[in-house]
Amino acid sequence: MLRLTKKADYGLMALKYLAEQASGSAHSAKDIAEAYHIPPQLLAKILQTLAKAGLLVSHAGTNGGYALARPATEITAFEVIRAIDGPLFITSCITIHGACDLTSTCTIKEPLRKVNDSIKDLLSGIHIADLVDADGDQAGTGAPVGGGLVTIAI
Amino acid sequence: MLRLTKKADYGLMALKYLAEQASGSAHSAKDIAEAYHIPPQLLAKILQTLAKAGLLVSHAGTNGGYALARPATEITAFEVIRAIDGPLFITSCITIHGACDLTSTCTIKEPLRKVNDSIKDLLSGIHIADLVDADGDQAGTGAPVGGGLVTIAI
DNA sequence: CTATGTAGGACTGGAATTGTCTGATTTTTG
DNA sequence: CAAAAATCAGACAATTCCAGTCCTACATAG
Repeated sequence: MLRLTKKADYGLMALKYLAEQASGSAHSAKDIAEAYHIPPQLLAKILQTLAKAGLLVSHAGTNGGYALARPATEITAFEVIRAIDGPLFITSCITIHGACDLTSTCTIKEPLRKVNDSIKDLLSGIHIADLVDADGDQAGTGAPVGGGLVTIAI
Repeated sequence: MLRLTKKADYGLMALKYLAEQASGSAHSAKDIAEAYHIPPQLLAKILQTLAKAGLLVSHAGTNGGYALARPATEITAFEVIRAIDGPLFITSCITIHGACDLTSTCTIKEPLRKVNDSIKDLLSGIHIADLVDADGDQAGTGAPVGGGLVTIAI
C-alpha cells in the first residue's frame, strides 16, 4: 500500500501548524493536538521524536512548547518522515543491514533501490513551507468543508 | 515506513521470471516459487490476483501455469503493485472514498496528493523488461553472493 | 480416470501501528 | 517556595494488517 504511517502524517501536520504561526513563539503539543483533533499524548511523543531529531526545539515549563528549529523552507518532508518512521525502504529485501532472506535468489533489489532513491529525492524536494503554500491554493478553490475531499482514482 | 508488501515483491519477482523464460510456454506457480524460495501457496494466490487483473494469462490443468498477458515492455511496476496491494495512497488521509477523519482539519492532503501522483508516475515508468535488464547489470559487477548485498544509508 | 494445475474462501499467528497510562523532570508564575 | 504547565521517557494495551497455511472445488492433459 506504500503508505505513510499516521504518525508521519501527524508530524507533518504539526510542523505545518508551527510554520503558519508566528515564528518565535512556542506552541504546546496540547494546542496542536486540539487544533487537528489528534490524540494529544500521541502527538506529544511524535513531537518529542522530532525534537530529538533536531527538527524542533523544545522548551519545558509553563508557556513552553515546540518551535521549528529551522526556517520552514529548510525542513524537508523527507526529514520528517525519516525521523518518525525511520529509514525508508521500499522493499523488505532492502534493509538497513542489507540482509535479505532471498539474497541469492531475489533479483529485483537493484531496480527497486533506484525507485527508493527516487522517492527519497522526491520527498527531499518538498519543504514544510510548500505545505503552507499549498493550503492557500486549496482554500482558493472555494470548496466548502466536506466537499473539498480529495479522491484519488488511480 | 513507506514500503511495499512482500506480496508485491513476490509478484514483481514472478513477472520478471516469466519475462526471462521463453515467451510462449506457461510456468506453474510451484516452479516459480521453488526458483525463488517463496512459499508456493502464497505465490499461487498472488499469481491468481495478477491473472484476474489481466496482467497474466492462466491455464489450468496438467502442464498449465501462467504466462505474461502482454510483452514485458508493456507491463509496468505500478500495475503490478496496484493489482496486488490495491490503490496506492501515501497517506491514510487519502482514501478511495476521499473520506478523512480529519476532513476539516487535515491540511496536508493536497500537497501529499501531488507526491502520490509523482510516485505513481515513477512506478509507471518502470517495466518488467527493465527489471530483466537491471539484473544483467548486477551480474556484471561480479559481486559474489553474500557480498552483493544492497545497503542503503539514507 | 488420474495427476497436475488453477480458483477461491476461511483461518491463524505474529508483527507493526496506534493509542493510553504513569511517573519524573524542567520552568514559569504567583 | 509552591503550584501549575509543560516536556521527557518508558512501559503497556488494543487494534489492525500482513504473511502464511489449509481445505475444497474446478479444469485439463494424457
